Amino acid sequence: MSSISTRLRGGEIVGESAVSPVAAATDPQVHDALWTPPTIRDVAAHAGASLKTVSRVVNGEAGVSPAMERRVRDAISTLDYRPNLTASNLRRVGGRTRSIGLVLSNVGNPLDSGVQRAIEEAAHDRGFVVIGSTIGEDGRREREIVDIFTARRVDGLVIMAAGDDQSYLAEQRRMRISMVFVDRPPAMFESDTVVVDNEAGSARGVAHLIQHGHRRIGFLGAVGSVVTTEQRLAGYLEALRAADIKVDESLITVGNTDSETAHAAAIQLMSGPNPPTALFAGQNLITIGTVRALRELDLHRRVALVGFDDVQLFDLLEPGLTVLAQDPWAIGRRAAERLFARLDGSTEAHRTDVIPVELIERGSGEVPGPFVR
Amino acid sequence: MSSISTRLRGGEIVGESAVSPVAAATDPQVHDALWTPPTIRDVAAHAGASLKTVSRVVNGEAGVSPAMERRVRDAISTLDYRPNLTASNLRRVGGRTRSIGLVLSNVGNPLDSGVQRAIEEAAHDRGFVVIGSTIGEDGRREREIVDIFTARRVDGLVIMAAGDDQSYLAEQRRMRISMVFVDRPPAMFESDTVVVDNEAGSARGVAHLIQHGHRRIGFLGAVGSVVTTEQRLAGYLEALRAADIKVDESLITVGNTDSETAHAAAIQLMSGPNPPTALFAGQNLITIGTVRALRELDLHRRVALVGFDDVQLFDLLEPGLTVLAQDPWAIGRRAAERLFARLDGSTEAHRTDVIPVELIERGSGEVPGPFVR
DNA sequence: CAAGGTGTTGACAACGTTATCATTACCAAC
DNA sequence: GTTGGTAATGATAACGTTGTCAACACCTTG
Repeated sequence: MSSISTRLRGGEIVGESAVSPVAAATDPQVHDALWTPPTIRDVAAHAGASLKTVSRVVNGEAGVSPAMERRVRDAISTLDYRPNLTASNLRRVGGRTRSIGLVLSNVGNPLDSGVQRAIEEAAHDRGFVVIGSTIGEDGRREREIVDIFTARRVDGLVIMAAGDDQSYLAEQRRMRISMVFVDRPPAMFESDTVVVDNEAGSARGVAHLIQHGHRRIGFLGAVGSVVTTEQRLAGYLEALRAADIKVDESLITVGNTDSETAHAAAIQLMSGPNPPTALFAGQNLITIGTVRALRELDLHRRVALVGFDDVQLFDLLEPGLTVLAQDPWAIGRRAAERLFARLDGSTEAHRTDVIPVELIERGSGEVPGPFVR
Repeated sequence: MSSISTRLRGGEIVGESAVSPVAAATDPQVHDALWTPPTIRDVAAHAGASLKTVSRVVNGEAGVSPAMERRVRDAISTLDYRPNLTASNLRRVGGRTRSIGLVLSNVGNPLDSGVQRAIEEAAHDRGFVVIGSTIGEDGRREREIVDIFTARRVDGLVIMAAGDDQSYLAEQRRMRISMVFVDRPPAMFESDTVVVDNEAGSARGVAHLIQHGHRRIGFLGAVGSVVTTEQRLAGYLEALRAADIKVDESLITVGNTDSETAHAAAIQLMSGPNPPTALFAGQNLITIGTVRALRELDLHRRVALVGFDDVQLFDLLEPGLTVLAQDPWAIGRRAAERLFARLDGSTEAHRTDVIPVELIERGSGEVPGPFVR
């Protein structure tokens, strides 16, 4: 390996210093231990108006005289009144909370955080709030989180499903909770879904390797239970079939949960008697593990590599990584669009939106193979 | 530049295919347009118990006979009853919502998403929910989001501050909303804070460069209004002073908002009449832009570089990047700890926790300079 | 058998807001 | 001066839950 990697200082967390006096000393208001925020009732009393009139002003409803409106607004600002959304949501028609639940696999993954940002932005524009949670690849946790969000009466759900059966969501449907699936379609259940074209994308990437003279191509897949893994494997097989290449099962690994597992799998793959001349990695973490392995074996300039998913810095590696890039932002935006359409009452048929992936050539996928024309 | 970068297909989003019939056809329940979720009242009626008794069972309170409890639980499961947390929060003492608001600069940044995961996990363990939002470096947006979260009556706030004055939070304090600042301390306001040792860390990194024979060291800082930028600059200056090196203002750039700006700044810095032999980059995006620039100028093996923040793949670049690594997970965990201590009623003095940064040597920071011993 | 527990259960008000509908004031039209 | 219409305002009942407190049944104890 070419890079030095020494850790100089232990990772222990130290250094904790008291810095300021307690709040009470700083903020004179804090001493009144009984203080509670003003309610709409206080505002009404202060403005000499009725509850309803204040409510009208707060919600911008018509039918309040300018004079009265001014009095109410004055009272609101002198009292620092803030409407309590918890209470108003309870009363409002249908118990709408103007919140949506976001169930992601792992916010640390750029795909997930891209989706999150897009959803958050759309939500913000509509006065919605996003409550989020990361579930890993744990189906039980998925249900648990959805249950929690349901108890909080979210209006909508955006779900990157982990489990292999989403039929439990029938109940949420009954409760009129709208939902959209992202990245992976639901199983045993129908719903709006936004995915990328995994199969065609992979096929494209593998065909690219074939075109550059490779016939022995290894496949490194992520967790097998996830649909995207299956689809990407299907794309791989399809490309081989299209080129009349016999499938060699020994070149296929699935079930790599993280970059370490992928690293080990890649090393093993390359250490066989008749190793592949090119590799296809089915997900960003897998790609990273594979790159590490090829580096260690000093094969990174001789074995071709195409990966699914783009990641910051892939272009700065040497050689640059050829990838099938998804657009997380586009996925998230589209999901938000669908979700809000449903929230606005759309009753169209369920729809699956397919966001295209893009092949970006940067060098690693163009390393020539033995059958180069 | 050594990497090929061709974009093969346009980024247009296509491929939208209707796939399934409308919900009504799939789910027989959907037709009853008046359906509403069962309430505690329905459960009570079904079980022949009072509201209060059901409430007791749901909340695990004592004083319900086993027989009655079974009847209630049966009713709950046959009716698929789910307590409405919106309503129960309203009634509960102090109007606690068991939710915390998370105000981040940018979830796309690994630092932020690490913090988010740590907070989410701690919150989940306590039965809390996290509502999040990204605010960039916009102080107005910070206030807006905090206002929204306040209206929703979050119990606590975790804030990565963007503005230069957090005194407005006095009101949230009055409302007994607990808060913790992460990454950057608040201004004009005192509160619990979790930061890293920016100044000492930077000084350490710059000293490292000096130790390797450099005396002309460029500084590339992020947005100037953010405290961390100042502190990291201070650390840079301190290290120079300690080594008796005169400060050359022309080597200092601050106000780089993203990697593109940093890229331009680095190019300019290196194109002067007497360019630096080493660079210090004050944040991960800045580091990335700087690496790009050095690559273009083919100086990446001759000019030393140390960056603040570690990022996935920095170790796989050539040379590997020497960085000052923060531990986002540790920051988030500590912040959660402090926040929940406050929520549990702690009235200790405000505290600033300093999480150490770690210098990781990987090659780029060890490129020898002209004054190497 | 009265007194005093203890363990269960329920009636009712409240949380802070909005929906519904009634009331009032005012003005124009006849 | 009555009628009718409109605009402004308010009284009251919800929303679905939990807190308070009272009531009841059943023991135990003397």
